[in-house]
Amino acid sequence: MHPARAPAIVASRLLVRDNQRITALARAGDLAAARRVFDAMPRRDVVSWNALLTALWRVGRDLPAARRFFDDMPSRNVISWNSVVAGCLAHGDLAAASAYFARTPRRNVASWNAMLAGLVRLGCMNDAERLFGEMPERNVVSYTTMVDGLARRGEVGRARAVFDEMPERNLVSWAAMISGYVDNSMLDEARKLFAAMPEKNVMASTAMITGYCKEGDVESARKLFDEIYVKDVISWNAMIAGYVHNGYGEEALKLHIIMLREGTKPDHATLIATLTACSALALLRQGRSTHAVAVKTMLESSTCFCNALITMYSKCGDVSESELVFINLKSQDIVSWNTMIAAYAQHGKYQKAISLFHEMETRGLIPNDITILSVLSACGHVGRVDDSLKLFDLMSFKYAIYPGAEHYACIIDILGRAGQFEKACSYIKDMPFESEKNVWGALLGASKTHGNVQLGELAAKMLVQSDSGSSGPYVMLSNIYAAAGMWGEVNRIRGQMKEKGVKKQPGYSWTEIANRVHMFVGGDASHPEMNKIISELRKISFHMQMMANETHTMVAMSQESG
DNA sequence: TTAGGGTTAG
Repeated sequence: MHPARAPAIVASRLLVRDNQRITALARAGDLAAARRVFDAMPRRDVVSWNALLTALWRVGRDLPAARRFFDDMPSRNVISWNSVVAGCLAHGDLAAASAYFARTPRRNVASWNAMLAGLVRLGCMNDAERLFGEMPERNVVSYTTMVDGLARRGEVGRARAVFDEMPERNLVSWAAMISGYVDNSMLDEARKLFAAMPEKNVMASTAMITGYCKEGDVESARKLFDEIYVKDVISWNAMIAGYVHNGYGEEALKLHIIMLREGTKPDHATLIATLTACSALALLRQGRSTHAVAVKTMLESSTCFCNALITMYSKCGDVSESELVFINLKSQDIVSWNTMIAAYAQHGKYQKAISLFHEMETRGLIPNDITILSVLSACGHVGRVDDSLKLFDLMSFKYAIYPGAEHYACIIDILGRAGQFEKACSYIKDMPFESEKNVWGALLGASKTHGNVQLGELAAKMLVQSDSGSSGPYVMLSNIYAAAGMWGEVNRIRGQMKEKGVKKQPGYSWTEIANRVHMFVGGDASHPEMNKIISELRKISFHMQMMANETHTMVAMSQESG
């Protein structure tokens, strides 16, 4: 090699190295360091400029700065144009993106795909479909984007048509289609496609795990999970969350421990899922330690995490701690408000729930269906029947929220608890949709509380029709008969259960005292201190009954007076 | 340039 060329080679190697450093630093989220490398470079090429351009909108989330940077670029290639288009789309600025796209000098398939993906993400499927039709050239990415977009919009059949007409497919295309089926609750189709996949990958498997869990089939989900050769944090999270959502909190926490042992670092979704497990199991200590981990990892600023935290403290009995988290939350979203209202509701703090609801309104936040449910539940917890009916009748006029099955179930529950069966039935009759499981469940519960055999029979019958495999309605009805002394009927129900193969899982509960877990199973009296426990429980229920009577009297008086 | 997981009621 000619010695005079050596410095040029060194300089170009340095350039490449610095460009790589900018990209690496940006990927690690350190925009300032990337900027420093860029500023210190003796010579830059279009790759350097492109690297920082992308970092500005992606890491710095600063679209105006990225656009100024783009305007100042000494030279641009198609990647620069594609990047600024993607930046505008990521920030929801469709007009600016379209303008840059129109000005892009020599568009390649990636320019079209960037625009297509942006339109899909912004939910502009009509525009996306038009663009897809206009594309001079399509590749596997273009088709996959359309499959994903159509499926997300619920048009699974059309998504499948695009998937079938693809000239070639990759693992992403298969995963997108499977996930589309899962999101639209078409598990059979998802299963078939997954089986037909020439080669399975972690993403398709994770989508299937989610699908199985959505159907309540955690066993199949776990089987598939165990078969994943290289698991990543998302697949762990899917399985952990799947356990939590199906009521297997302990399994979720066990799996979390295995995950840590196997060396996978948990992320914010893992912590949220474990926190939800702590809420369900009322494990305050473990919830607190998850909180501590989050403080260390700076997760405390995540609204999503704090919402889960509010629930955890509330469900573990410490509503004042919930309050603290809510107050210190930097940006509260609708879920935060709903969660806090629900926390007050759960703890019988009706006034606080209502004033938070009003504060939300004065701040200009628009309540949603769950806000209304939480407020209804606040009414229900303290027996404010009239207030709940007022809100129920008003919600569609005042908030344009039309009562769904859950709202009906809630109101039936409130009326049922108050023993107002006639009114409850009239609400059921007015329901604009088919009879709902939750609604009959609420009625059945109330029938048991008030010993209403006739309505109990009706509700149980409706429930058995919708889900014949569940023991709940049988047991409940049998208890209603037993309370009424109708032993013949009790035996008849038992016979029916045997005939249909319906078995009751014994109920159980546990509590943690001084690092020891005490477990109680229905019908089992083997705990060494059972007699003491029973006498204490009798005392507590006596006090509860007294307090309930007092509360009812007070509510009745306050409602009479205005 | 395309795919998978996370928060609120009952």
